[in-house]
Amino acid sequence: MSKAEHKPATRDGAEPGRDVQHIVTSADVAREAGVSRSTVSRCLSGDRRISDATRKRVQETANQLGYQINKIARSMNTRKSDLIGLVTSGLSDPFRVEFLDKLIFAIQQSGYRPLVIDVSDPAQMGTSMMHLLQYQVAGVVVTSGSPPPEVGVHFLKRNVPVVLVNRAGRLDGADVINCDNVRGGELAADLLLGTGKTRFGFLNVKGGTFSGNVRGETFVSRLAPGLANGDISFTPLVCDSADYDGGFNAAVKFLAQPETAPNAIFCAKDHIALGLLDAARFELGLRVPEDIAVVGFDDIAAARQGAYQLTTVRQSATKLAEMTVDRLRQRIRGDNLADQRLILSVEMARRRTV
Amino acid sequence: MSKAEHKPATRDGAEPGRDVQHIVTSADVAREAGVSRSTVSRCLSGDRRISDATRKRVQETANQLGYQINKIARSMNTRKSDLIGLVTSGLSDPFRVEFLDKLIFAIQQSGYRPLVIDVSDPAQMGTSMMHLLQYQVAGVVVTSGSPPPEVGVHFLKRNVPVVLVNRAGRLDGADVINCDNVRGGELAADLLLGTGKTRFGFLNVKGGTFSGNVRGETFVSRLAPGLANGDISFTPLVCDSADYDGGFNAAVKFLAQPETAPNAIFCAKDHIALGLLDAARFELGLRVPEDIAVVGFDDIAAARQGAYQLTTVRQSATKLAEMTVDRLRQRIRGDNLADQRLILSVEMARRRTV
DNA sequence: TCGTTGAATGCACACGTGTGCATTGCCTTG
DNA sequence: CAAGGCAATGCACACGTGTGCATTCAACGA
Repeated sequence: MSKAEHKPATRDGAEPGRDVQHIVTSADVAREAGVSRSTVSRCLSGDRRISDATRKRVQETANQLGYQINKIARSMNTRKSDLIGLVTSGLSDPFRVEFLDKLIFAIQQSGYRPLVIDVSDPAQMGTSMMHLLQYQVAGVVVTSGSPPPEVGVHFLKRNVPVVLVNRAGRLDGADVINCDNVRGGELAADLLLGTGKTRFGFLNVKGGTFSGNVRGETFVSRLAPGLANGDISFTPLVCDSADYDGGFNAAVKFLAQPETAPNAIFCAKDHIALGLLDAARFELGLRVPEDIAVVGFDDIAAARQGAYQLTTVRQSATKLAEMTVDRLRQRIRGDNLADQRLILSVEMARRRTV
Repeated sequence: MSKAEHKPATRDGAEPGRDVQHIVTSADVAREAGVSRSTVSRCLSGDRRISDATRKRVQETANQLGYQINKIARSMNTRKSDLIGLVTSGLSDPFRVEFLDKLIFAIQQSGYRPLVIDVSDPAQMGTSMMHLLQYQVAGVVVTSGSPPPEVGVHFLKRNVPVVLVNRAGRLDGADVINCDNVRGGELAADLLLGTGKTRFGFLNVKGGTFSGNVRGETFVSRLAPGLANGDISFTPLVCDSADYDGGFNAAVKFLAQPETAPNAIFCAKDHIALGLLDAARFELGLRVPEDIAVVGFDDIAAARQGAYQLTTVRQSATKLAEMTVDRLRQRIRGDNLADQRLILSVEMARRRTV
């Protein structure tokens, strides 16, 4: 029926029906400015061959008519949109939110727009990513989950770059950006070893995540000498969910007998550490760091708050976002880049829980 | 040059070049299934007029070829995309993040996709919203800032519904959804009046926000009887930013002399209240709620955490998101709706800070 | 004066899809 | 048996833009 409305509207170059609402197109601008539609297109895309006089006139006409380019139509022609797909899974993880915040900002600064895909069911990851191709996205950032390796082929074929951030990198042709989990595990171990505490633990979500596992393994291997001596002990600790509640509930259990429970604990991420801290302090009445020392990972905003003052391994969400967008832009530009893996350095943020 | 590549490629109905990467279109499916392109289109859109046999054959062929519909091309034709614009301003405000989380989920459940527009500079709000029209969005949700009223006209003209959430509603033709700020202010006042404390305060960001102002004004008017008696006093309190640091820094100042400072404080939002609590406890050594009672607004996740246990007015981010998407779908469907304002009820979440 | 050159602009096609209308073929009914 | 109706499908146009190529026109040198 929209067709029916527009049938009576005259064709290219004639007067549009004033009665029905009409969306201003480049053809309207062209007619008003007395040039061809091609010229309008070239003016707005900054083509050098257009004379200054014409350019100015077209620009003014466009502004006057309130012309807004139809990016859908542009994408139709160029077969590329200025959308960048963001694959995420909810906004409950604080560090991911901080990262997405900076990422969205950086994407927009670069003239692109973020198109969010929320993947709650890991099994749907593949099909969800394929959906992004329907929008002719210019690139994709995966901030959660692990895409099935075979989808990479389709993005390669379509020449759409994919960047995995803090993920296990198993995607054909995709770039992988990680923070230095190895160094982070070492820093945590070294700091906790210096406390004189002897019962070590690493708290991670059941089953583990890629990043968490690396952090934990490095942590343990750094403890190896002390373990060999028998000076210290180590206990792997597990929680049901990788968030505050997970850390809280797990801590209530494994800290039940404080005299034998681990008292130097490294958490796979800050969010878990916050739960652990609250459980230790308010549920079990333990003092931090006297009774128990805690180190987190990420340095989320809450870690800096007075109630927590969490000592943690910092990775910069801002830098991570900038690296991501830089890499994406290079790939879109078609740069030939040898390396496919980038590492973001980390540092220890010392506060009051050690 | 992409054109040059495709020039030699044969036209509709012929064999596509196998050498160069080729994106599967509905024409490919049509040829392979031995039907016309129209039939393919109708099959995939579930047109009843297609026979079951043909439908099945086309479906299978499409799957086999890995056909993905080109939504850009579809939007080009229908003049509507399945994108819904989300106008926000960063992801630093916890409640807005919780709301966006639920909103993104609900949008996706309804078959739409969220396109995020981050507006850091309020002056750019208008132009940023106009940019959304370039993508033929099906609807818009404003979760931050106040769009200039005149942009509403363009969305009305294009028949694109706009929903303002917890905003001052001054946009032509837009729906407005608010939580019950009035009731919230009353609940806070009543609860604090019951504590026996006498020095009341309302802490809000400098200049105020729409929601915050309503909450504060209702709060004060509820205190009126006591104020008239001289039984109690009231002090308006101001912070520089509407976040944790703002609350913290402000509290350090106005709580400097605890014996005369307000001791029954209502905060415009939880995030500010958290800063206030940490300042009171760790900077000034005050006990909560013995020395000072605090009520927040929103009931963000952190308010429930052991370290805070903040008593606060709860608004449900989930319900807010559902109301938003429901309203959006109704407008897109073209329902005639009398009311343009919706109110979400609130309730008091009692914890340990009162 | 005429051919040449280069700048500026117009023409026409392509991108992939949805859909009104025409067409085909089969079945029902008088 | 003929006519009409209905189900199923194809034809062709439209959506708004970018861009290769052709065209126009003025300037300039021989």
